[in-house]
Amino acid sequence: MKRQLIPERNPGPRTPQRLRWLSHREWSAWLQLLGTITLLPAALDSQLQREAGMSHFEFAVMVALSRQPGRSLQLKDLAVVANGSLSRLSHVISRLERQGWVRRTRGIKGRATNAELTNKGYQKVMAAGPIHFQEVRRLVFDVLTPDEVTALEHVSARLNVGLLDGISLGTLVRRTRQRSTRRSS
Amino acid sequence: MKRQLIPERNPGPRTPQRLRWLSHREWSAWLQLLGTITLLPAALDSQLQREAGMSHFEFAVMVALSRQPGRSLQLKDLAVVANGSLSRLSHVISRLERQGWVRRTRGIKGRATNAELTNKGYQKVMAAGPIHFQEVRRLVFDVLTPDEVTALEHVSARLNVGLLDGISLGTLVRRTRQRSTRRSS
DNA sequence: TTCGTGAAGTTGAAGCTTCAACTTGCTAAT
DNA sequence: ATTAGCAAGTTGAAGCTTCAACTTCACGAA
Repeated sequence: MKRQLIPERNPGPRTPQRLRWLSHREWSAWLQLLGTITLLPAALDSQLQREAGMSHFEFAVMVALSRQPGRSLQLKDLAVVANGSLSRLSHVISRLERQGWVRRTRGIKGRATNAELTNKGYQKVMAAGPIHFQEVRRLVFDVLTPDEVTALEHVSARLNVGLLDGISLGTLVRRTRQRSTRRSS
Repeated sequence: MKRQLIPERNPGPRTPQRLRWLSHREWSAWLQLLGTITLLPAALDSQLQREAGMSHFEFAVMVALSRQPGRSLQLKDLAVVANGSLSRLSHVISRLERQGWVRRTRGIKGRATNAELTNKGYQKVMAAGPIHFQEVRRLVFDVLTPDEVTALEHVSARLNVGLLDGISLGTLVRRTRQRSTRRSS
């Protein structure tokens, strides 16, 4: 996780020695991937916001809870399942509590808090689910052949390994980095 | 391009008549994809923020400009290239202007405004590029075989078609929907 | 010409996420 | 038993995005 080697190289089209931009093939793949990871979340969010009045992250959190025995899960674990930071989750749970969809309960172990889906929340997810997943199908599964779905799952899974270990439990759950300077030039 | 054969399987409780959740296969693919579209953007953003003091979107905008003849492009078009709404872009350009990385110039046609990358901005992108793309390689291209990269590009491209036409130029550039109610229960 | 309409941008407010600091409650050494 | 250190959460501030309203400008019809 160290990266101090920031070569003194310049712009131009010429490729530096050690660090380069992307090759032609990589670049075009990158553009497509970028499109997907930008547009898809936006589409999901906006659809859920319109149809169900909640963000996709909120929805994901509630779905995760709904599938849990007791419809409840400790925040720490919920954060991992939902791919979000603990802080983000805490804020979101507060909002969901305000809506009466989720309730916080004290866990037995240590400082543990768990979130529990209320009945109202359960009904909400169950109502939103089909509508949302119809959209998911329209945007993703209807567009791909079964083979492509398989390929997608495979590739995503591989990417996730790296994404999770380079970051997970370090960034997802605890994110104390050196200060990001936000300076110009 | 049709796929209505969605196995009669249901996760949750009873499944309604017409609208369903996802099948088993779809569900697992969906979880993976969700992981990727959530974690990857987060990783990119946080890396660029730390190393270069800018968001990934800002970076993408500047890269897009840097590849344009005259290093300038009309906002409307820039929005499409960067996969963002015009409003978002406008705000971002303002920030970039504040940093002295971009300059707004009046276009000839109509109400057109274009963004032009300054020298300072150009240097900034050129310095950040290699660092950033090294990370991209680490997270994406090093993890995949050439075949997987090809598959990824292919699948992303297909998804993007639907994402763009269901939304593009309607949502990206102009986003006037019916009011989102944000109501509970 | 004048009016109407639509495309391109801008803007302020509201909402969500990130960041960093702070609180609590374990638990393992001393 | 004390205490240092860590894991789990919470919180307020700052930053970014979305939303909707508003401003301009161009163009075509009356």
